[in-house]
Amino acid sequence: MSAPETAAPRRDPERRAQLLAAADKAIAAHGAAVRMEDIAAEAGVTKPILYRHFGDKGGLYEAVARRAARTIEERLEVALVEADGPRAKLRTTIDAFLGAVEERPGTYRFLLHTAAAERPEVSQAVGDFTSELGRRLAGVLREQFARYGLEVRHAELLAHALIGSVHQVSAWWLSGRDAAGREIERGQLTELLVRLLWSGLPSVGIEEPADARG
Amino acid sequence: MSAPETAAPRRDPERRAQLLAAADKAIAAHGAAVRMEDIAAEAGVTKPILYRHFGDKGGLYEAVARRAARTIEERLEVALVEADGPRAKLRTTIDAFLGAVEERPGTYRFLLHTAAAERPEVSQAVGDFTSELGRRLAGVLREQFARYGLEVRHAELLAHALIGSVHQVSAWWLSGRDAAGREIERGQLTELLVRLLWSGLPSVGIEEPADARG
DNA sequence: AGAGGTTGTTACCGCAGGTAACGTTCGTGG
DNA sequence: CCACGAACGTTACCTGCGGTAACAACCTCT
Repeated sequence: MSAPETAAPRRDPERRAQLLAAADKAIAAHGAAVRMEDIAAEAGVTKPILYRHFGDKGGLYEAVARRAARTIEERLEVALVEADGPRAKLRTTIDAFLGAVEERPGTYRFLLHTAAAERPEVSQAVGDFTSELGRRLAGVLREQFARYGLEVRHAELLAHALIGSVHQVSAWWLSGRDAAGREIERGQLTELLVRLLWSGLPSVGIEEPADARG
Repeated sequence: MSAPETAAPRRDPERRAQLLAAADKAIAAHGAAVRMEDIAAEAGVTKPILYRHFGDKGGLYEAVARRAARTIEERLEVALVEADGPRAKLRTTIDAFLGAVEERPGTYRFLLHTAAAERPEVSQAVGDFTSELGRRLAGVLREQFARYGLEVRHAELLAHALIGSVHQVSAWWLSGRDAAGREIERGQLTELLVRLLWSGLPSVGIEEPADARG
């Protein structure tokens, strides 16, 4: 009981949370060009504090990524049980992700196409996040797979494919508008992605028969 | 005719090509940790040479990305005309990409999840590459779209979705093996991606009827 | 021969990541 | 009441790498 955690959080977790929030804010504000000093300034402290809590830059980014992942997971937690059937669950998952992106564009712009590559650890963190989402989707898929007597073997691959498409589309979405200058709204995005992924390319844009709703 | 190009390549293009080749080699060898000095050493020169030819680190990465993009485009140039019908063209495009990845894993590991984010310019370059592939795919899609009287409006979004899935799966593939430790071969990967993207999730893994081959 | 252009070098600058060493405040127990 | 440990915090510094200035050799063309 009284044995101290030798694991990660050797410091006050509440303080850590505050610092993380400041980091998130600074990242959203400065984008890819954030310096550790900017983040420290946003938190009202100096650099060594950050290093004590997060080890190094990669560690901080990793923490930010995990925080974002948690947010999405919490959304999913409640939404997934309500969704009825694999297609609805796919839709819910995609919408949860796009919702998070819409809510904190700065953070996700950073995570999706800046932080992921800058440091291996971050890539790892985002990868873990990706895999976590993937595992959930794989769970959804398994329902479907089992129905057709399919090996679960392909679930992992497919999960990556799904997530890749959602990530890329999100990044594109965050850049603001399509080639014609139109903005696209989230609902439409979700709808198109679900159709593509569930029914395949030829079906996209075709009005669906009544049995395919939801 | 004799008017000099005021555009990008103000230096000897042959030398530039040699330097690019060395950069590619050094990148494949050192991975994300490449320093400009490593690349210079690989080319047998010192840093300022690189800076004269490519401006800065981002410019070099951009050049490497464009070079890789060219390779894929050349593959596609010949392969696309032979492919008969949109599904076959989709397959060809995916296979061309995976083929390039298989041939130069180091380069693509770098481009897909390191360089893309490190610098905005690189992101731009990879984005251009992405968009270029996307435009091709959009062309493929348009065939199909036209057949169904669809707006071309969604082509761009879909192209990003397709490319995202292929990128992500490639990155996963480059990490070597699936969770069970099995290696997956390229042909199988292509097949699964095509099925997913053309026919949708429920169809994946199900033996297809005879009319769907190719 | 010498002017312009290209290839190359050495030696340096600046900035951001990361660290060492040193305070300060707070709670606990002799 | 004082001492001591454990947080939080700071200033001042080191280092590595991206990037540049300044200078040298060579080749070619007039």
